Amino acid sequence: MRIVVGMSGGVDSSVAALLLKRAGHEVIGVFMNNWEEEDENGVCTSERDWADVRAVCARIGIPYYSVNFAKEYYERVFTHFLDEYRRGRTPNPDVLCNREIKFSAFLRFAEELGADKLATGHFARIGEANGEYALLRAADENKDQTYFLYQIGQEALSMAMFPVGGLTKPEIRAIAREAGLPVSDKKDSTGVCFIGERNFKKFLSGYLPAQPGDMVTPEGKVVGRHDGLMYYTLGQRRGLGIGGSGDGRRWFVVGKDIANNRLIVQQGEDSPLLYSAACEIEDLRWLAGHAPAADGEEFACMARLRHRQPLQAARAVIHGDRARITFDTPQRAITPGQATVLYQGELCLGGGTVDTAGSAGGRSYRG
RNA sequence: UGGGGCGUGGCCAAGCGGUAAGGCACGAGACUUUGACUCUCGCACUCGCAGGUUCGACCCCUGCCGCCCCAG
Repeated sequence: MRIVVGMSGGVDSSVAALLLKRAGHEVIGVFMNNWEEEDENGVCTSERDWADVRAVCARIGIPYYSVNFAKEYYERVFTHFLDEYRRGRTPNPDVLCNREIKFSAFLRFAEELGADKLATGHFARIGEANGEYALLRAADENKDQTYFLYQIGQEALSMAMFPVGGLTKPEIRAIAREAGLPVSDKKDSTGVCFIGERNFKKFLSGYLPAQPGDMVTPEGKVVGRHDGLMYYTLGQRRGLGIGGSGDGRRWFVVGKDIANNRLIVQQGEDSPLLYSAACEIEDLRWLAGHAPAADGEEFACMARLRHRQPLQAARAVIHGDRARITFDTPQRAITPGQATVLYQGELCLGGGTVDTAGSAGGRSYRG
């Protein structure tokens, strides 16, 4: 089989390519450069990564290419990312990036190269359920990345391969080391995919105008000033700069009053306003291509509201293009704009974007 | 300008003769393909200022400065 491997310059995708090559496939390594900008220190990480991809491919003995989807990334991912921040929400660009770039634009590029499959170094597995392709959680529960992949759909699943999804991180590093790959001990990358680790406030300020305003308690008492609502997210503690006031406990963001440009803050990690046992999600996406249950029919599942969060027992009811998720245990800082991903056993069903936390039509943090 | 109290790092706050607790904030790491949370370190050669007593003072004495309260 001819297989295109999306290579980031990291250990996971490098080992993915290695394993496919060993299995006798015709492997082509392709590096994507989707963000042409240095970080605040003038460092261009992608140069370093591209160099690593070349070194790894040379070591494995496969051809390699570099493609640039910066335009697509900006138009299909980054624009939406900024729009969400303008709305006072907290988007997850990597979820969109997988759907729009890696498993869309990049997938088409692979097909143009005559690829039968597109492989990546994601921690996830592909299986089958009811005659359809299914996305399954990774063998390494600690590294599972299905949270970022829940929007990709059947077509992508039919073409995708995740060669390292059945391995643990230590196993992957061991394989890389034995094979003499130059990236065997390279640190895992973090930060927004393709953009990298940034001083978030500084980074955002370069794209969105800041509108300072008051920080107020739920009772309306002004306790400080904020630099712009988009710089804060629900449940956030650091960066408020109002320590020492009040009863001395830590302050957390518990809401955003968009209409009045006020950030609502409260003291204490146990603030009831930070917890909610339910949420409404929108923009539903199901990996099977169709909903897991009929409209209005409640079903049990497990869910997570953020990457690496332990799965939470929940019940879901779909109604049209939205769904209501109720958790057995109240969840901390359910944040509009973030993804809620549902599971049943090893199977990742899909999910949606949090619109509001709490009861429908009741208190929300949209403002 | 009679009486009483107070002044410790950005904020709050222990210490009350033996060589500056703690919390919040902040900074740096760790964790992490979002944003966060969390964790671990770090953070006053100095205690409003100036003198004095003492082997030794943030803690005792004197003066000054600045707040607060009660009286008038």
